[in-house]
Amino acid sequence: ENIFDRSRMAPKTPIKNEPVDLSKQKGCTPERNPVTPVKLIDRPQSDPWTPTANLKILISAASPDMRDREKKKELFRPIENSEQSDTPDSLQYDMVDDSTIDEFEKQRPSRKQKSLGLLCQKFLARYPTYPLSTEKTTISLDEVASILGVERRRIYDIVNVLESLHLVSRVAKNQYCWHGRHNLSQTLKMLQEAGEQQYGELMTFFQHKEQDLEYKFGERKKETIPDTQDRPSPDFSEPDCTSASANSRKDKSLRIMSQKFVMLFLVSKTKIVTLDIAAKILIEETQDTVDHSKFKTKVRRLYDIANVLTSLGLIKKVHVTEERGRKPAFKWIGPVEFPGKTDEPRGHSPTSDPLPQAQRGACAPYQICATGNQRFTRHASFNGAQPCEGTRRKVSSEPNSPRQERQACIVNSDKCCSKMINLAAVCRQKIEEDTRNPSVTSPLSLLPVPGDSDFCVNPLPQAVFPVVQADVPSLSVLNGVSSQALHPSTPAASKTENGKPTLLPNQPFLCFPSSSLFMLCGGLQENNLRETLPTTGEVQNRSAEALAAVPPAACQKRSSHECTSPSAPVDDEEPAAKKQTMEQSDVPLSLVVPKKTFESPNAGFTPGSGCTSAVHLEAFHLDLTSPAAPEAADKESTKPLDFQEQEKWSQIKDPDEPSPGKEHISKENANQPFLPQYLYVQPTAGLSSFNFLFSANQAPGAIGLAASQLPSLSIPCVVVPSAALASFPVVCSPAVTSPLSPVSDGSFSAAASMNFSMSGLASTPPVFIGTTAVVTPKVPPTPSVDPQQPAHPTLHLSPVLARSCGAVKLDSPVCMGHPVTLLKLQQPSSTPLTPKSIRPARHEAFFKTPGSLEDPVAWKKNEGNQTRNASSVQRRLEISSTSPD
DNA sequence: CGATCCCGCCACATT
DNA sequence: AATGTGGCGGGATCG
Repeated sequence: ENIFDRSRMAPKTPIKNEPVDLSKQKGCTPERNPVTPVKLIDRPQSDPWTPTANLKILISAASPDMRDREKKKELFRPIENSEQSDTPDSLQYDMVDDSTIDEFEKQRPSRKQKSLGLLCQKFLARYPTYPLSTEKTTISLDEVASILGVERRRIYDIVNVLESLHLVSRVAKNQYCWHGRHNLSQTLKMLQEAGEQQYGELMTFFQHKEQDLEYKFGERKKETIPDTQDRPSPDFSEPDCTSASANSRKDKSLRIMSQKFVMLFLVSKTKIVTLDIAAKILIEETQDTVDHSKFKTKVRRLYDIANVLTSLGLIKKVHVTEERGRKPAFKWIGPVEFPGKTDEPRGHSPTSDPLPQAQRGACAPYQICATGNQRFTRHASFNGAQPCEGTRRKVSSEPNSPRQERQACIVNSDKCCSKMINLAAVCRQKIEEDTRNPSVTSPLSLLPVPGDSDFCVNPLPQAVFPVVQADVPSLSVLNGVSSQALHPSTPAASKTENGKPTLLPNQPFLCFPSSSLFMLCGGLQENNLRETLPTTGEVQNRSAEALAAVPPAACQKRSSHECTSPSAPVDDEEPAAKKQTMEQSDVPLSLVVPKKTFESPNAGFTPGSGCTSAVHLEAFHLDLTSPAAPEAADKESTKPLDFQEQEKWSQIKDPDEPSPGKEHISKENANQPFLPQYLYVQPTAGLSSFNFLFSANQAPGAIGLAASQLPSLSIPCVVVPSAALASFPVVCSPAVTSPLSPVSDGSFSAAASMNFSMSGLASTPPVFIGTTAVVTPKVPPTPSVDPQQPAHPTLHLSPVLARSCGAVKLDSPVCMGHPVTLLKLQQPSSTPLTPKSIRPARHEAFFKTPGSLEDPVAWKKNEGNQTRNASSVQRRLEISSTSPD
């Protein structure tokens, strides 16, 4: 060991340490009296007493590390000093002796030398990376602390992180067992799996990887998610987890945070996670207001964790440049592939799922991570067998201590709610930020159209999402069929007469409060649609299904029993959603992947487990409903959904409101020629972030934006992402010149312009949800749509869509209704919505980068520079602008 | 000046 | 009550 230590130690810079001591003396004791702090003394002394004390002493003498120790107050002791003198590094000593303060100070160890990362390296150096199975290495915290010359507190920081990765396990008070990295791979694998469930979607969003998105979306999620944070704590309400009672400190524990942090990396395609995003995601509790202080604290903790992980060689610090500037981030440099390879990108079949069902059900899948298990060896913890057990302390003591319970609870809660919460929180934050800081542009935030302002985002807190309206065509796409005017009036949608959809001239965007749900009906003409798209009832249906986005709330509901979320109430109200959700629950962000959407609906549902992973899917589900299908409604009705939004609906709907039935329209309905007209926006709940809008058929008159002149704005589908989703942009209809006056309800403001920039994440290309099945086309260049342009001749389709579609070939039947299609527009033109931009700016504005909320002007300026910061998005924009739209 | 993050108070848990 | 843990955030340093 000595050797070992030495080697490790050697690297350190001993010199500085010494000085430190001196300095301290100086500062502390003018007189130099060796004041021996009580505590301090103890330790040092203790060392000697320990069996290995002598050894340690020797080592210390030899190695610089010891010096470090000395730094501590403890060090002051004369003895140590003597030791130091012994050490080769004497140079400084001399200096010290001389007593030049200055020198001392200079020498005084810099902060870096005392860094947690360095300390961790020293710590790790003491133990074999891959200990022989036979040998059991126990770690005494006190001993290590004294040896390394740090307070025990610091050791806890290190050990907690190591424990989260199962490199060590707590055996008893003050005693840990060193396992080394033998199990690291498995642990990481587990974390990856858990991470996929918990954060897959999120990360996807954040990272903007399109592929990822699809990929991830494709995965099914098992459960629904509860929701959200809206209500702050209700989440714990679940009986199962009596969490409420207990989650106390542990929830926040560094251990759990560490696991989650690692999960983010493992789930991330880029393997790069920025601190701020990680912090936001990890701040589960917070919902709406992620207060700054909390965020700061979280970041601090992440630094602590990151330092340890860095020492382990698992991550390294990097910087990512985003629109807003350079942000600190960490890149995973550890193993990525794990033998067992659990993660499948796409369809995770339930069976494949690593976690045993049992666990899920009971404790939830995430437990692992969650938590408390760390004390056990990783195996144990991960195995379903004992999912919840073991809290650390408990090990020795009773199994049922409250703590354990807590953890379990926590875990569940995590599963259930965390995702949603996180997303929501993140989104909200972003939004808030954006809103607050004009300068900052948040991708998500939308700008309200002048007229619309009401509806629009104004309220920061709520995330408002801009909605893009699709042109009629787009609608058609979605709907696939012409719609009859089922519900003619969808507030938002404007409809045109059957004949032609008129574009709304100005419609800009629609902004919805994140929380609300909306349905829009657009009147699309069948003709148009059909023309445009091949219509197939089936297609539609499919699409509808696919689309069926289940609002988070809905999801929650299902699982609600488990995870009760505030949003829960939703069930009642909307049958449709529910139903769909039920059916399609699987579909994750449905948008993306068609594949499974339908199939395994249930998977998520298991009541018990419901909460777990479902989140993503549900969150994103979109429902299509066609007004026409009452039947469906009925069915749906059986399952009432309550939406908070209902209210909104009512408001919104009023004009024409599609009856719920319409909304509900399910696939079946889809068959009908009509398209659902509604938009579903879901908001709130945990996910608050995602909102979807679909337009279904709309009766021409129904929605008409009468007020606005926008004739037909149908909104095909709109997806509104919540913050999380921010990345997805939505579709847009052609630009409308005139801003719409708010639509009747106001729920929509019907802004004319369609674009909106959803891109939450800058990089991510906007997604379109289109009718097409999965289309992820990248349309190259579509010129962005001009929001402002007066009517686009293109009326029906928003340019974007059209193009995109075209590119994609939306035409194909697939496009029509099918499953949800998300189109990611890469270059799309989604325009950012800043209000201003909308108006004036034409091309320029087009897509704003997320950050671009700033005022348009700034934006423009940027354009010039685009290259500079230019997030990809911006660039795209430019390109698009050039394009002939 | 923002990014880092050391340091140690002090609340809570365990013994 | 003593001791072990570890959340937390002030504020020092670094870059």
